[in-house]
Amino acid sequence: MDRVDDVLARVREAGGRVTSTKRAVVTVVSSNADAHLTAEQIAEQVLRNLPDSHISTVYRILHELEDLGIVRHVHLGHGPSTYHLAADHHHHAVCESCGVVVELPSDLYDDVAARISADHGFELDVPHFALAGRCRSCATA
Amino acid sequence: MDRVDDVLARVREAGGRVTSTKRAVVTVVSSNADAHLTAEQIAEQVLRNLPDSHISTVYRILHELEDLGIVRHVHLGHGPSTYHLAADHHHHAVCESCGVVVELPSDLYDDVAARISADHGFELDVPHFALAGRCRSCATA
DNA sequence: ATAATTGCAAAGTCTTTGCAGTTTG
DNA sequence: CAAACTGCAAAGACTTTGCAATTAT
Repeated sequence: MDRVDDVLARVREAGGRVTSTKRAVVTVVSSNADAHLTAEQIAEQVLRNLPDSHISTVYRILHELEDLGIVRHVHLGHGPSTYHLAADHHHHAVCESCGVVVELPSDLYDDVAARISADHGFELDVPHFALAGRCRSCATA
Repeated sequence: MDRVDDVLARVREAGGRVTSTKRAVVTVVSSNADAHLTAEQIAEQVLRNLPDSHISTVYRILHELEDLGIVRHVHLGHGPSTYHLAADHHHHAVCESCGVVVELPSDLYDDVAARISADHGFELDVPHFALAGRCRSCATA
């Protein structure tokens, strides 16, 4: 029923095993659907309940979930990657001044993608990197 | 007259000093206008003539030139940054399969930028990260 | 002179990996 | 039981930094 259980079922289907850390990672990512959590932030939350887990395990689980198409990672800037559910389509713009993340509609690149496809035969992926600029308050300040 | 000399003049204007490594870095970047050189590749070329230079110096010079608006760095993917003259406007798409870099017109994002500005008051910078996808040959293969 | 710059080695950040022991199915 | 998974410590990739010595102006 739960999104978490659905995900864990998919993990098992793929031959993976369900461990407590894996369950915790899935739970954290699922309950922060709109957040842009880094591996470190995810690990921090996981370790609150499972103090013997390790961030390297979190990285491995995140990769597994990404291979299964459940999770995606996005680069908001020069720092660490951030992770979110793949089902959650949206694009991002990050203010270089204050760091705020603006969520953008998922059709944002449709015209650009069509143009690149027509002109170059290049088929664009869902962008993997955020746009950068200045948010309203910082732009006028 | 030379673009290299123009750049070095600007460096001096800004209070910087012209050293042999700096001249070499500027020369390498200027003579590879369309390439997407990493710091390591730039250092490699510099070291051919100045074997006692060091890549950390190249990084420092690249930063200085970037602060002066002469050079920009772009991330083509998950690897190292690539550097090119700022005067050389263009955007990039990288094939995730074969790695080829497609250069895209500099007005590519104009509509997207206008839309984000109108809807969110967010003023987009020149993108700093390449788009990713599949080039014509890899998309059809 | 004197402030900028350098080479070097060390540290920093984020992520991956080898391995020996543990756990899941 | 066998394969998957784990914690840990170490390594890896890329970049930055502290410092004492050197160099440009």
